[in-house]
Amino acid sequence: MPKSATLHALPAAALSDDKAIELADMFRLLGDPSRLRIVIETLGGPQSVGDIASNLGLSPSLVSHHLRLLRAARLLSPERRGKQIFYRLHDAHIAHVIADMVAHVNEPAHEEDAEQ
Amino acid sequence: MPKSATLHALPAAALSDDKAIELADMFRLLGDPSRLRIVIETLGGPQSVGDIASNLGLSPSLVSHHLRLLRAARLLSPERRGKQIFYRLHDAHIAHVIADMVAHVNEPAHEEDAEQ
DNA sequence: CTTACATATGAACACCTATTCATATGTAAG
DNA sequence: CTTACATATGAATAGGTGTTCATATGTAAG
Repeated sequence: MPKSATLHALPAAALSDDKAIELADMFRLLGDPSRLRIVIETLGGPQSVGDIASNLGLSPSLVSHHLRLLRAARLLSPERRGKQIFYRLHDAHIAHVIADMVAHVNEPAHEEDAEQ
Repeated sequence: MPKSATLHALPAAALSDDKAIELADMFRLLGDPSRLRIVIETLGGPQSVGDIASNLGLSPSLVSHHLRLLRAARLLSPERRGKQIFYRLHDAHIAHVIADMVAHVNEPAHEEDAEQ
């Protein structure tokens, strides 16, 4: 099982229901603007909870709630430094996922059917 | 602006709020198991609404509802063939996104902190 | 024009979730 | 031990959403 993510990693057929749910859970976590911005904040390197909160204009409480979900899903991992706790990307896959989606969003949009 | 999606496509800093919301919308669409399975179904090639519904064990009505959202977000695009309508991936970015996330989910999970 | 099939649409409802507020835990310093 | 700061947790609530059912639109054939 290669670690590199290519198209060949997909069976072409459907995934099992369990895998689909597990996958969907990951996407759902990135599907919230606040959480997505938190993850994007960590792309440049580890960030403390307080820094994330002030940089994004969110309450520390809200950031902490979101971080708990991102931690449980192994999207971010915590690292203690004195009183503060820094969060960083758990692995590089997430960065790739986001980069691909950014590329998709930045596409010219062939003016087929917009959002009704 | 290169079309290839690399890590360098990201400004390292935060994205604008609008972009973040637009991005999150995409992820949110893939965050539902039914919708994700629909998208995955189209990875092997164009699929008719009826085929998707029967293959996934979903009602045609539900599939159609989901397809409307996937269409509006330009994740899938429709193509009429007689009475049926086939849906296919709008571009390859989505396939990459899914492949990357599959790779992430298939990672060994370094047993740090599980889901509480 | 009918009939039959494929897909789409609209309303209604049950469920989930993001956010806020108050409070608790943990950590370092005086 | 107290104080101050950083982060986490729990409950409550408002808003969003996936699903179902009924119905409509569109398309091809008889």
